[in-house]
Amino acid sequence: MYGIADLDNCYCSCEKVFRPDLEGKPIVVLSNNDGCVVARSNEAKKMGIKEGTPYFQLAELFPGQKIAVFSSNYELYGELTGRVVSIIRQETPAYFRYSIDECFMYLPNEEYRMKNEESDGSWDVDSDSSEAAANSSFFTLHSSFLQTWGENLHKRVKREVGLPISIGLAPNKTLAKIASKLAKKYAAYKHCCMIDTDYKREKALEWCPIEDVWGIGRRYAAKLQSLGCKTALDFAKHHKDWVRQTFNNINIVRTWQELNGEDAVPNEELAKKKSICTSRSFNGMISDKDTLRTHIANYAARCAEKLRMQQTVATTVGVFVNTNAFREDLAQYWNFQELRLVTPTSSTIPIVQAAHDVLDRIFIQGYQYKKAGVIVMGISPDSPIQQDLFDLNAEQIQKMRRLDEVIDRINRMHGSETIVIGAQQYTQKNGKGKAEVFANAIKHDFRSKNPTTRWSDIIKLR
DNA sequence: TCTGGGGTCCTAGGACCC
DNA sequence: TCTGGGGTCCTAGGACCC
Repeated sequence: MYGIADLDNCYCSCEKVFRPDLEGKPIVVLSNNDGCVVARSNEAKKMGIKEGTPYFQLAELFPGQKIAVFSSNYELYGELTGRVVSIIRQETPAYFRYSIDECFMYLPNEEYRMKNEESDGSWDVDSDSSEAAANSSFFTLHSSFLQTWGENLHKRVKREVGLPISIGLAPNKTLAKIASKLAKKYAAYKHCCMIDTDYKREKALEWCPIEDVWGIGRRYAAKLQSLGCKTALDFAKHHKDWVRQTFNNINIVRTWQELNGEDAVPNEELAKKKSICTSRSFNGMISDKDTLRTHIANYAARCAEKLRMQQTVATTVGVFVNTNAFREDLAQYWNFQELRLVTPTSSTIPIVQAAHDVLDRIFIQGYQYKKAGVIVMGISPDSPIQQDLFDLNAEQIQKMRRLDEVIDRINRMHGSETIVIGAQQYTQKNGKGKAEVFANAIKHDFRSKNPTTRWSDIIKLR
């Protein structure tokens, strides 16, 4: 049996933890640069605010309506969701954090009884259930026990962290996702919905619109609808060969298999990232190369930090730059190039240097740049011996590693970019100090405080 | 004035090799 | 008319996820 725990309206719920006065009110959270709406509370959804709405249109579209607006505050969301994961770790034998707001759980050996029950829809209790519950190990779990377990997990997370989660339980991940949607939608499930019989599976699929199935995106949904599949059940009823021939794609065949009860989508919990990207759109535009170099250095440094966090090294560093595609009146340019490193590394200094070399190749004076980013690729596990005889000697490598460790530790404690690589991560040439360069880069006018991670933001009670 | 930031995987087709 | 066959690697493009 698989489970998924999904945070309801994650970013909005995090903002509410320290703002209980906003309970029951419409809330939206904006993307970086306060660009567009990326998260909505239930009340904001009911008002008709769509995901992706540009912030500047909100006032026009919803005149005179009170909406609480927040800039995204990933420091806060990361910390609070981390607390949820640490509870899940205590409650399940195995789990896999799938995204900031979703966590898959493995509940081994729960047998999926494909009972072809008739329409009584009994969310059944078998005769041996109390015994199984008494044994109480996850290896003898029974579904009635699992239902209670899920409801209790919701309660515990709500009580200890203050965030609402919905739980879906099913024989595979695709069905678990559908179950969690049901749990979210209908209060009668008490935040935990389980699909453990064929009857319940069909009922759930009949309820689920095809475009809401995990793995069916906009394109596939449009195609399926045009072929007469309105619900997940319509699709599941087709023959496997039809799916193969219509789409010629293994992923959608796997989705079809899962809708029919098989466990077909591979688990990837052990996978480390194969590429890592750090990119940003700017607040305004940048035409000056020194300023762009500053940002590229920061993104490269951030990529190096992410590599070290997962104990990997990269062989290739890529950089892209973009002008603003929305400004049809301005000259457009975009380019991406990459550079292979002599020695795979996760050290900040060589990665920043490589990124700057690439920038030198692709930067053209005269354009107004809106977005830029650094991607590191060719990622492999970090092992003690990575040296190339023609590159750096062992002593230099050791020194750089110690330097990286110190930088990571300080930036973790005091916020990233506390320590940066001087002349490269920011520059004096343009007359701007570090703080100014960063402050101008990204807009976040409605950022909440960080009472869980910063002493200066701690809440005072009077 | 103002439009996010990450990721993964699959397939087709071309280059190249023997 | 007609041009070997098989394998690997790489890239571009197109899907998908949150």
